[in-house]
Amino acid sequence: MTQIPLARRSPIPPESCNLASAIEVVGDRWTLLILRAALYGVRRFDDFQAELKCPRTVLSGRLKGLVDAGLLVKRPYKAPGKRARPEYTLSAMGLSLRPILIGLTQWGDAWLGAGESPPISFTKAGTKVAIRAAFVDADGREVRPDQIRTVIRG
Amino acid sequence: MTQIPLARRSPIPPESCNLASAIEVVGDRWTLLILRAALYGVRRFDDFQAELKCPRTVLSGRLKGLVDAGLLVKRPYKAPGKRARPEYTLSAMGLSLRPILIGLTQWGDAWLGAGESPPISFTKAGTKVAIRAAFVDADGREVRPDQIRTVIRG
DNA sequence: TGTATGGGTTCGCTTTCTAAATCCAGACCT
DNA sequence: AGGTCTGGATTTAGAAAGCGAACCCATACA
Repeated sequence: MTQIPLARRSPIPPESCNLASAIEVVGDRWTLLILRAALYGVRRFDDFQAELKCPRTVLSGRLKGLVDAGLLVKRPYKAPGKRARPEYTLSAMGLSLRPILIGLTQWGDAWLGAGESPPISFTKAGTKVAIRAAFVDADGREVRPDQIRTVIRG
Repeated sequence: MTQIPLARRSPIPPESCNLASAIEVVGDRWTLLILRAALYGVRRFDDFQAELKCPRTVLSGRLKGLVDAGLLVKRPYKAPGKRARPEYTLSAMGLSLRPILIGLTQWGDAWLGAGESPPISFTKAGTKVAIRAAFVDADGREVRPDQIRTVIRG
């Protein structure tokens, strides 16, 4: 466990950092829980509400925000014999958050999981081999955490 | 871009999901910004405050929460000629969030970056090869997103 | 005509956030 | 000893967001 050297400030101020921008977009409890549900296939207002048990005002606000940010797409769906209603599906932008949420799931399994075996795990298609979040180089080979170097002004 | 099949509910309810637990711990704007700064080496109350420009009440509350949750360790440091003061450093638990925050940084670079080259990039030590967050199997070989399978109940 | 259903909005109340001021302990100076 | 500086907070009061419950609205169906 390498100690991080002391710094008075981050190398990039939060205002001009894309991590900080990303946090503005998804760094919110309800927003993250909505994305979690969406990644599992939930699409409809009442299903989100039943799952999250959050106030409907909050839900409609967050859904609107996620649509505005481009993570969700709102479009009508029509079940036969029912009137058309909106559904919210993940855009490519939203789908590309999946590795991050899987990484966070595994972090939770490791540190918050009370020693039990995780209720959800992830494997490579066609195998039973568990996978994990890590860093890779251009060739797709793992780079260990202590090998990571930060480069400013890329 | 594979469509996610419609679901009325997540396979695991949020109450018993470690992702939801993780979101409870770190799913907050200020908390994430504190962790970002901590990963860059910021340790002291006033340095966090100068960087985040958040109310000191919020900062002290969040730091306390992160210490309670085990992500930060509070211990005294002493600069010569100064009184001892607390500093907040990342525990192993906190450090292990680094891949996730780097992943989120790169997500922000890709989707929020306004087309500019990212201000921060990451390389493998001793090389100029850029690295990225990804999934690997047990042997450290990359698994592409479309190869990921979800397995319920451990 | 009425009832059910999904997708919201409106309404009050409570909690949390925010900014500014204040507090506090120890080091240093004279 | 008294005064000042400095880092690490807490207090206070107003603004914003969260919350639960109730209500609204359009359309299918009986």
